[in-house]
Amino acid sequence: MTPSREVAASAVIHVVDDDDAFRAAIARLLRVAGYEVKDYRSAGDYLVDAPPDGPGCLLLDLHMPGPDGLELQEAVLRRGDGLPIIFLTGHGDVRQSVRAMRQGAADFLVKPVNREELLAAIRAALQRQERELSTSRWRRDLAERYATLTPREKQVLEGVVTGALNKQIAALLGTSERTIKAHRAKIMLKMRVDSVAELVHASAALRPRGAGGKPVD
Amino acid sequence: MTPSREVAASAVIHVVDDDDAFRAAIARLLRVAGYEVKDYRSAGDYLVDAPPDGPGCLLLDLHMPGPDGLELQEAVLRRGDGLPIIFLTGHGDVRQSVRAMRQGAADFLVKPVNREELLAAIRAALQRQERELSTSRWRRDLAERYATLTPREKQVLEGVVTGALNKQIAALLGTSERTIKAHRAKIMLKMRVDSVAELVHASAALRPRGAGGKPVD
DNA sequence: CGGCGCATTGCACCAAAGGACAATGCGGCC
DNA sequence: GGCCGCATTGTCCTTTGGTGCAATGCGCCG
Repeated sequence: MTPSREVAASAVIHVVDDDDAFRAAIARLLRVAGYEVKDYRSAGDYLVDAPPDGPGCLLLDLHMPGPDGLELQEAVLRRGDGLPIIFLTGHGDVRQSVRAMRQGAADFLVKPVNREELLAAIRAALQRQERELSTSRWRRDLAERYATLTPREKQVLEGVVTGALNKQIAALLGTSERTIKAHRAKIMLKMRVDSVAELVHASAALRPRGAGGKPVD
Repeated sequence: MTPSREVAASAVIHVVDDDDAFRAAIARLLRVAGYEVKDYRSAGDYLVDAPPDGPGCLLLDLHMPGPDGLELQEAVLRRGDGLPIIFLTGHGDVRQSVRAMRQGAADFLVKPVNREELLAAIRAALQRQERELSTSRWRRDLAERYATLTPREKQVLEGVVTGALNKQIAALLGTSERTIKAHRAKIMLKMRVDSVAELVHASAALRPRGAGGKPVD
């Protein structure tokens, strides 16, 4: 699909703030700094568009009519836009900052914000995103492929990544070894991998919390 | 080494605060809630002791003579105590809270703190630690086993988890397939796993950033 | 020097995985 | 009813992986 272009489209900063004047000022500042800027007057304005998927980040105000910044953050997380979020707000209160950070915000700044500080925060956020971008895209692809597996195939996959032998999986599912082989072949095709190792990697990446391990002992 | 005892030694809350009265009050409150408490008057008092390794968490004041809470946090991270840190401070300022959270604090509360809120934070922190504890122990074990591999075996392992065939690994290392088989057997023994799947899991857990994936396409 | 750990291999053999070709049964959908 | 996706199997054959047994060569240490 995507012809691998490394044209490094300059990062897009998505600014969501209900204060027109402030938004304009920030946009100008960021453009001067070399970023592409898209601005939105409300959470809804941002959410109606399809999730952007290039490099970039979000700059959110906390207090806004309609859904506020934190709510928008949750929505963004749910939707899975890959963008890191920087909050930029007038009356930063500790509780809110803690909540925002705990929900994965990249930073939380308080107006008035020093120009250098803002740019530094953005640079950090973009850098962080760059690290996550490729892997998150990869995960999305995997999830798509996984979704094409039939229920039975998912069961077999489960067995395979557990290290079970075909005959064991067969016994477990109450079918024959031959059947398992058939499913396995299908799985390898659908998941687009060509080794068990890759399959294990892939299915590990699919599990919710990447941290998990197997203290099975 | 460690005889697996599941005696669930009640969690220890380490309270570091320079305010004697406050410390005493908190300690009392926590003891009543069923926790074991150790209190320290300063960062130094905490750091001189060996890092505790049972279940528990840290409750830190931010403003203290000598190293302050944030500095103590850094020291604790460097030292690798496995304990989650909750900040509890009088004049919480957003910048500090953000910094604390970014450095991995479990929570950041502002005095005066609601009793329930504090206990909830502690419960959450302990729960979080519990999750991390087992996997971090598991990783440590893996690292130990990995360390026993000879350089050659590590190379072979690399190939195996990449999904390479024995013959390919052999070609890569310039030896025979038989040799690879020999190494593989040794690896499975030393790493204490009995399937390639487990091996892949294990070696993935060994890599620094657990997030990593393979956008090898 | 002799022992030890490590890397290397050969041969034979068995077990497991995978591909080829083919076929059956079931439940939905047009 | 006929087509299709999904699950199921069978047989046959090839490729890989894994083991047992045995042996060689090298560098290091006491």
